[in-house]
Amino acid sequence: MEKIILIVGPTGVGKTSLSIQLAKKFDTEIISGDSMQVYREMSVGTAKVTPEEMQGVKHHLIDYCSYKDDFNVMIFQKEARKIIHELVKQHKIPIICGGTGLYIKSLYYDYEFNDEEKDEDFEAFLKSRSEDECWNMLRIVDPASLEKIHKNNRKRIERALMRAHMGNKKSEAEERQNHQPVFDAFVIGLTADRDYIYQRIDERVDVMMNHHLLEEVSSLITSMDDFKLQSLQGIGYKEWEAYFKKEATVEETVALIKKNSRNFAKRQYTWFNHQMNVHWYDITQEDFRKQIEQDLEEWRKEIIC
RNA sequence: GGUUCCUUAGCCAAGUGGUAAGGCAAUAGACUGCAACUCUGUGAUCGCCAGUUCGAAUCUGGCAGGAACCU
Repeated sequence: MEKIILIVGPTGVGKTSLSIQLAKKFDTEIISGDSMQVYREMSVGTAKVTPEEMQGVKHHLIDYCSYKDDFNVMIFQKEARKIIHELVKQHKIPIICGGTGLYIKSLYYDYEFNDEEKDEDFEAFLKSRSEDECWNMLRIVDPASLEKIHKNNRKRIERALMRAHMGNKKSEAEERQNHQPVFDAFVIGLTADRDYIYQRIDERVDVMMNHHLLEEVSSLITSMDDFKLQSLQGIGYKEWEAYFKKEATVEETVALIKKNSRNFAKRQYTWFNHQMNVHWYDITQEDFRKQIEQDLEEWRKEIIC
């Protein structure tokens, strides 16, 4: 199996900085596992690495497309795996660093995506149906998928119906998978006390404001319809809609961004703690970086043997 | 000093006699093509004391804290 290093953890723990340190030490490159940093026009609110911070280390899947483009897990998985294979050929151990749980897992585990053509008619049809109608349809078409989707989760129910409609039922596809990793990965998780993380998140939002977050958002919005873009559903962006409608002040918006970021961090913990085997390191420990390097060295030796 | 009003979970807040809506926050969790998305679970005996009543957050009295007005 190909060897990769995964760096995960909640927003604002310092994944970026660690990834660059490790990339330099092991002479390799970094693949971003982040669903928002792919948009080239969005840098401040996504806390994207700056060219100076990169220190010459090559980064992939950052500034990949425009915020007006569609991006999704399938594209991510395909692109990221392609880059991994190339790096491994050069005898490098790719570092994947990011906080988007689904993206990381889809790359690490044997998730399979098929090429799909958008069926807008069927999409519109689903939108026109009531929640009960959708749920009942799915109960007939792919009842097994209901085990993992709650009745109120309209979005997931619509997707499952779409898959069934395209002849690629969710439950059957997952039945065919082994639910095992397809890479030999060392998963590094960065963590700290919840209070400390929350404090760092609040501070980071203040820094974003000083780095002209509001100006960045303004530059992206040409009409209020732009707030419907998937890219602008990101935290740090969607909250400004109320501000532009004059329904909220800057202070209220900033407070909301902080709150949403904290809630997001909590969800990231839930994901990484339960979806994959993570080696957690506390960033408030003096020598955590050294410890990680040591553990990685040992892990590398195991590989050679 | 006097008059009136207020006091329900961390916050906002319904509920005027039959054993406490809801929202936010917090917290736990789910997640296979929008995932920084979407969704799910979890909390109080109603400021304190006494009384009326079969039964009080809801009525009466006292105390405490707060608000407004008057002198």
